[in-house]
Amino acid sequence: MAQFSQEFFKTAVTVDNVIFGFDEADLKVLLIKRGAEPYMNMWALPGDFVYPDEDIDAATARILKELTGLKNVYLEQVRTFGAVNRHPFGRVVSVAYFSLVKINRYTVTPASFAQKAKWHSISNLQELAFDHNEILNTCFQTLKQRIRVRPIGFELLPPKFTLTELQHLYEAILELNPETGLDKRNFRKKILSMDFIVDLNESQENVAHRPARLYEFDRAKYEQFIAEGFNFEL
Amino acid sequence: MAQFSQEFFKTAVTVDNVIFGFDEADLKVLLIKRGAEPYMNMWALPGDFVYPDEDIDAATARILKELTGLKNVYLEQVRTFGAVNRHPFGRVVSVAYFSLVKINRYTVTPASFAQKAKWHSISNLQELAFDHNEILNTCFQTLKQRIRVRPIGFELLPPKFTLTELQHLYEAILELNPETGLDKRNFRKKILSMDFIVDLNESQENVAHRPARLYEFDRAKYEQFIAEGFNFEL
DNA sequence: TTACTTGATGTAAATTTGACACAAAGCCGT
DNA sequence: ACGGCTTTGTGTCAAATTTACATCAAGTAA
Repeated sequence: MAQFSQEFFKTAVTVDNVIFGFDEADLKVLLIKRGAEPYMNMWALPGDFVYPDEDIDAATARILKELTGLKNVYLEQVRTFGAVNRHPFGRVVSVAYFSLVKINRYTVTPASFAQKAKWHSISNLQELAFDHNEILNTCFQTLKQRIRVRPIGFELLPPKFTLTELQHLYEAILELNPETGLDKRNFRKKILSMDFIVDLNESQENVAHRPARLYEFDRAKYEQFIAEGFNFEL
Repeated sequence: MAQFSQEFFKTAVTVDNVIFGFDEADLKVLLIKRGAEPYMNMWALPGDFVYPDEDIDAATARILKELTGLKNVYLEQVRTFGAVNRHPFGRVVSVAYFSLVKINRYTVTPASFAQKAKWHSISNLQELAFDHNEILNTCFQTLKQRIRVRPIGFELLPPKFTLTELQHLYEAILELNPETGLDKRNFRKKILSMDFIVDLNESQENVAHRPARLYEFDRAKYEQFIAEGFNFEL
């Protein structure tokens, strides 16, 4: 290791958080409009410097809380972006996370560092500040992989959901055509064969068609199956 | 984002590299014995500070080159470790990578920062410096996942290999008992059904038993299948 | 009461996975 | 040159999983 020296203690570390939400068959990302230089007035991922006495994960949770008021949200570190010139004001290394939130359960409050915050559909994004398009894309790819192998879709849905909603969520994340994508009967068979999605014996109300049954994700059961060697796979 | 300020430019960034090798049915990791404080004389992952004008990936490649002389090695970023007190001398955030090398194709030269470098079997590791046990473990888990879904095992084998060697490699990484682990016939059927492992029509020589056929990994073919929508899965 | 919309459900064919055992090739020692 | 040793190489059948596919049911609205 190079000789220990203060020379190396000159980098800034930031976190950037790709916050996903799901809203009626559409996957969304929460972006902020920057209120400071550089890239003032451009859309960007919510992020901030990591404070000297703050863990990296904690910094990400802090930003999420400032912006949405939410705590205890699903949060996953994806990867670190450290190209030399990615930040015009100096050496800034950014650790990227994604998080999954229930889009309807709170109101977004632009944090101190933002003029406004808004949900953007994942499917037509404009140019973002810094290397945030690349970061966003990397996180989206990671989400695509995770969703097949971890039961994290529920983080994006209300506690009670219908199987059709769940299927639409999977189709949105996997970017499948709703027509040719997932077969309804096979999807339900598979999901229900994993015994941690429980039928609440309740139905939708006030819908102009046959009401669907409501289900919930039973985390305790899931953990138990995992402990018994079960392996989730869509 | 917090007001832009020099206050934040006080972190050091390091990379740590979990270098995997495979040697006769045993998965190994290249460790160094530290020649400087802190943790002098303890075994540790090879790593170094990232220079101010150096990309993070480049820093990892540099360390690998110093230690082994190898370039163009398989390298993958895993995740960043940034607990506040992980380094006793200040705030040091470390980006962890793993790499895969052909263990017999070069000699290890302890780099400037190390007294010596040595391959350690993955299966009985002692306590390492810093949080390197955790880093190593995380990287090993990541390798376990990747190996099932990317054809990267070949990075650890000589260019010409036998199917038995390949199977042993998988068993070592997946920590399967050689007896109960993978069925020889089924393994070969599956591997060969993916048409990018080609029979060289050559055989082992000077072995005290029936010589095995040699195969090689055809990367070009693999890339082509991928482009056609094929999906590797062990 | 009829029309409209979305929900719920089962079966049969095709494919994939998993279990399993014995002859063949080369080396070595006598 | 022959017999013994070690590891290689190979096919089939049963079981499990995956895929394709169409109709009736429940509620609202006109």
